[in-house]
Formats: sequence, C-alpha cells, structure tokens
Amino acid sequence: MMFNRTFAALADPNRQAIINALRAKEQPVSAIAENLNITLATLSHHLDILKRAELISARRSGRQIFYSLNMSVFEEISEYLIKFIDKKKKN
Amino acid sequence: MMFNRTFAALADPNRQAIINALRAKEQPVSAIAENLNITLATLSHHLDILKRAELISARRSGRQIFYSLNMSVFEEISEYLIKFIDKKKKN
DNA sequence: TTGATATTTAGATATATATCTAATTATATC
DNA sequence: GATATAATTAGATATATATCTAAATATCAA
Repeated sequence: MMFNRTFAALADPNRQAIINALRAKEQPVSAIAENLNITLATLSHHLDILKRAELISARRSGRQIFYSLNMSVFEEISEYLIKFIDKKKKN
Repeated sequence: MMFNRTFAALADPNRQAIINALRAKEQPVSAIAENLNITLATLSHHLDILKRAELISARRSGRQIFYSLNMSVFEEISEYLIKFIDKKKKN
C-alpha cells in the first residue's frame, strides 16, 4: 500500500467536508468554516493534516489564506487502486 | 465522500499488510499472522475492522477461518476517485 | 501605531484506537 | 467426554486524535 497518511487524512467526516467544499474552487478558511460546526482552531488543525498529506495547498492573499485541492495525490491513489484491482482480476 | 469507514480501515500499516497478504490468495488467520509482529488477538481485531468495512470476507473450513479480499469496495472507491478527478479537470 | 480582521499555535481534555494477556468459543481427534 | 488446535472476545492500558478556549501572529487600514 503506502498511502497510510493519505487514507488517515481522508478518514474523517470534517476533512471530507473540507475536500467537498474545495471541489468547486479554492476557498479562504472563513468560507470553508461556514459549512462546518467546528471552531476555527479545529478547522486549522484539519487543514494542517490535509496539507501534510499533500491533499491540499495554501496560498496567502492579503489577510486571507486560500486553500485548494491538490489533485496529484488523488490521481496517485486512483492509479494504485486500478492496478490493484486489475492484478486481482488476472488471478 | 462517504468512504469514511473504508478509509479509516485502510489507514493502518498492519491492516495494509493484511490486505497485501490476501492479495495473492485467501489465507487462514495463522498464515496472515506470520507476516506480522502482533498477537492473534490484535490481528483478530484488525480483521474485524476490515470485515466491517467490507474490504474482506471470512469463511470457516474446519478449525480454520479463511479470509479473502472483497474487491467490490475497492472498485467503488476507484470509481468514485475517477469521477472526482474527472469533474475537477472539467473546471 | 493602534485597532480590526484572518488564521494559527499552545495547552488542556475527552474520546477513540491499537495493543497486550487471559479467558472463551468452536471444531476436530483420540 | 477429554484434549488439542484455531480463532475470537473481554478487560486493561497506553497512545493518538478531535476538540475546545485562550493567546499569539500576520496583514491591512485608519
């Protein structure tokens, strides 16, 4: 496997909600917070976990920090799973 | 998302090792245990988590219980990710 | 430079999880 | 039935994680 940290990052409903929020477009923390019932401190913690897993990236613009999805890791998991399933079918 | 429980099940190195062990063929608990440095009790606990996530299935044969990969959930995640990536590309 | 806004960091706490040893259940064999 | 083998369940514990409040940092605007 190998996607240990990635799967751990995906295994939380608040983090899944964050990912869904970022699906349409990049968002500042305040906008992401609107969909969630957690404090900004907690949100910040979840953003950190997603960032460490390289699932999202951050850029500052003025006082705001915009987060966006980083698709490459999603693509890597997807490729891995396709190969995994494919090899299995050949058994 | 939705694959909350699935991702949590995948987010542990011992469980990833179990999945790898089952990749080639179904195995009794004793055989799976050989690759791992944990007690049978702990292994049993991990098998339970993977079973609840529907990633593996069990069948008893005599005194042994054989576990095998259940590919359908892997396929569902894969499909989900492909759609996720695809929609993103169309943005 | 003072004040307001946006976010993160520090520190505390409660819950969840991984792990162990010991006991239990299920099956097979004698 | 008694004993051995295969695995699970119960109960305890230590570590990790999610969450909060309060304090700190960064940026902008007056």
